[in-house]
Amino acid sequence: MNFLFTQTLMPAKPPVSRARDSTRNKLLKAATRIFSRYGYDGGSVEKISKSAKSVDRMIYYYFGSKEDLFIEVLENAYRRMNDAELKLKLNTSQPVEGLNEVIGFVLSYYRKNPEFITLLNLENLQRGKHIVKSQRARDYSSPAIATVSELLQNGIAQGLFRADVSARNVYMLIMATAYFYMSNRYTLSVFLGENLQTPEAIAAWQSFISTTVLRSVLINP
Amino acid sequence: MNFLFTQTLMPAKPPVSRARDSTRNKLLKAATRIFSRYGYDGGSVEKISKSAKSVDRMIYYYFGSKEDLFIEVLENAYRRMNDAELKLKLNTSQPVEGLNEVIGFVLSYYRKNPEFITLLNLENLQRGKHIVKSQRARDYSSPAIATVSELLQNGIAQGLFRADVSARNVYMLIMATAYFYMSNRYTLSVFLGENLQTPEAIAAWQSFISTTVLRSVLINP
DNA sequence: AAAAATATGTAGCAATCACTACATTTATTT
DNA sequence: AAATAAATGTAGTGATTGCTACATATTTTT
Repeated sequence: MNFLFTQTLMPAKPPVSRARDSTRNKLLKAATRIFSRYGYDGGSVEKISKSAKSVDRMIYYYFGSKEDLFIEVLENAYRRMNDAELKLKLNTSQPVEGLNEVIGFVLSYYRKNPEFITLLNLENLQRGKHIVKSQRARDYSSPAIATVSELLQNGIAQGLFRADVSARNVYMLIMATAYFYMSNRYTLSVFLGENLQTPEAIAAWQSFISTTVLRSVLINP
Repeated sequence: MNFLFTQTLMPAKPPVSRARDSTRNKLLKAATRIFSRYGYDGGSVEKISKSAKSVDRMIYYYFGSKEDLFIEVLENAYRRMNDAELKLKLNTSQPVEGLNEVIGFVLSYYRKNPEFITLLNLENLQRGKHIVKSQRARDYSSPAIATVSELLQNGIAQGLFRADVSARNVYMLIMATAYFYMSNRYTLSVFLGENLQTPEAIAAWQSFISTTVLRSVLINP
């Protein structure tokens, strides 16, 4: 085989461990899908392997056990959220606009990655059984809190924001309002008697979050 | 056996249909406990019947199927929350204190009834499969929203509150902040690197919610 | 007290579960 | 090209699942 040709022109012909990554990744994605749809016990190994167009055997080959696969699904979800927060680079010199961008980011992340919410709920159902043993999860520090902190400091420096507001609390407020809205979308819509998932309803909720957060930090709201 | 002794001194010997209610209720309570701890698929019929000190057979005798039992557990949880909200009678002429009492009520209800949160999460995991078919659930209208509405109106009449704040949004804000804090207590504590379930931490969060809600409604916070 | 209705107990069914022994194919190294 | 290693396929295992047939006990009505 021609070395140069292989390296420069051919995109395919997965060198070395590409096959491994491919099957493994297919299984991991399928497991994320199935667990977040059916729960841990409801998400059978067979459902996962079929959804990945593979066979049960491969789950044990690559992950060892169903529980180890679940743990990897969780860690993967944490890491992706952490990465997304890290990529959230915004102009912190405009604190009001910045806070609105953070709100938009969190709400849209939850909306585009509903499996993240479901997986967190599953782990909390199991009383944090896996996360307490995970060193890596402990290292994910919600980088967005640092961003909010910068925004608050700049807001204070500009004489706009109160000096006594905690960045952690503000970020938790944003997470809570966005998370609750998405996580409970089915039951909430029935209890309130209206569809909360229309683009208009979501926009209205985002606007309310924005107003609430700003009134909690602005000196003159 | 001595009739008089039995009737006057012994507390037990449930007469008539007390037995039915007793076994049925024992199973319903056990099912609530087990489902909220292990999820729907993880909560096996055997786990439930053993936890109720009964046998599998009785679940089918009283409820027909595992799914019908689960539905009854859900409806029961909705009804209890609704009843608790209905009992929330407070002096609406003091709107600031009133809002704080609503916040205290919601937070303490979630803290004392963690299975309510878990069951809602399970139903949302199943995409509201059961609640959409439940006529009774549709009738539970979150009576607390009416209470918040009264508080807001009185606050406006007293010149304290803004006139353009939605009671539904304020109540959702309270639910969201309380729900998120309790539902995600295991994962949050790890990510934030601190125990959020100490009485101090809970009190601090309640205080933050209070500040946030008041700043969102007060004209001069 | 007999009859009827209600409630409980026992044993087991077929289906599904997570998982594995073993063989075979495909890719990489020598 | 042979040897070695990595990856996949097949066919099962014993255990657990939701559920039921059938018998027995208890309570209520007649």
